[in-house]
Amino acid sequence: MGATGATGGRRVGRPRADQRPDSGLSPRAELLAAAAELFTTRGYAATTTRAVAELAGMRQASMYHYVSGKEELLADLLESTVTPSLTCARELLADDVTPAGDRLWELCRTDVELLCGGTHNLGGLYLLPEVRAERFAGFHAVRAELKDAYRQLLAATAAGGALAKSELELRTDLLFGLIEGVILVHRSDPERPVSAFAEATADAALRIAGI
Amino acid sequence: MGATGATGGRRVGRPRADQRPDSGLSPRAELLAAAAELFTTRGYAATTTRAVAELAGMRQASMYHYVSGKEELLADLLESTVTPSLTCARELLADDVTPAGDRLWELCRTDVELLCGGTHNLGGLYLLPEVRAERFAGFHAVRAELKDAYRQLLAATAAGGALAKSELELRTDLLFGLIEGVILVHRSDPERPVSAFAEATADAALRIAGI
DNA sequence: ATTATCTATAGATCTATAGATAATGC
DNA sequence: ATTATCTATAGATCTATAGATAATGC
Repeated sequence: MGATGATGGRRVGRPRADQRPDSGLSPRAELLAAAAELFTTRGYAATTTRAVAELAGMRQASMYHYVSGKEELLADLLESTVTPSLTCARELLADDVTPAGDRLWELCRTDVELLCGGTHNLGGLYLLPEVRAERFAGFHAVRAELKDAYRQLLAATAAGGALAKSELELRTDLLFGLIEGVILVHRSDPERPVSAFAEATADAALRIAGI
Repeated sequence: MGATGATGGRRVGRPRADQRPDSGLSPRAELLAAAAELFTTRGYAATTTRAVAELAGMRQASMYHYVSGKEELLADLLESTVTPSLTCARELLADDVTPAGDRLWELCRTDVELLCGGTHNLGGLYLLPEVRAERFAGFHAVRAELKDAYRQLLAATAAGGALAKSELELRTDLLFGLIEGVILVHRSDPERPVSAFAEATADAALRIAGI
């Protein structure tokens, strides 16, 4: 227990005006969850600090006790969305027994699962126009590393090894584009079962790769 | 000349406060161009009516002489972006001499050219979260028709004809996802020459289709 | 005493309307 | 007279801070 407030015991500080059953999350996590829902559905700029705070169960001003504003929430969410994919990519790059094609397939499948899984369409955050801002350089760096892992795995396959450098770049872009494109597919039909879709996308990715 | 004000002749009405060389566009077209640039770079919600109007060369209030507000501008832009693709799709569906695979390839290529061509990344409008609103049902209808054209062309190929209905839907989604995904690829590298990229994407699309 | 929350609000927007003005057209 | 624009602004936000309050902890 402690900082997370996991147990229902009375907490220090003035009680919230809007009493609700304990979510089990820390206030910051409640804010992040609320921001995730609102940013993905309504967009970042259209979401007010009031909307985030009240969905999280507190008043607008109380939010500032935990975060400096909306930007910080988006930055946090973005990084937390790519990080698991990158972890997976690093493990697959380190694996030197499984054939490269199989590892690439697995990276694609996992990435699609992560982009489309979860309660909210977190992958949808990638699509927000605000994300291009300098402020989110951290996210872009992590994402670039992920894309490079795709490139390396592709280059390690027989088909990829035969490509000229510029051809390899183009294939990588198409491959990465297909994977990120699933965010759009998922958005237009969120009910589709994710596992089968992730496998089908990984199959398609290898066909693009020329394997 | 006339409504477009194409010639530089003096026009009726109070002169604009900010004098500029004649753009050759009608005021409404100037507003649409300004909105396209701002919506695609900063996002819809983050763009103010003032920003649109001043980029178009007029004062904020003058905009209301031509449009009812931002929504109308976005609705117009969205429809004008899909319409050319749909025109192309209809022509290809009507063509009963060219093999279906070739027509599908051509649809993919043209669509990518249209999504990535043009001055601003107009395809980027598809990514705006606001676009899902009921207000833009017209756009969604046109886009659904376009997707259906992909499905029909795919079904008409030898590979597509062999697929069960649910398999065909899945392939169509992946195909359409790849094409719309190029918006993301284009956004992350807008300098890439479009023609070669469009052909490479069309090749990749046929590989996904299983042709 | 410490803490988490609250209420209240100043200052900065942003939208959309009202009414004035500076051109051309007749 | 008609038109396209302008200036001015009311009303509605929205953000971020200041200061009050209601809990627990010691």
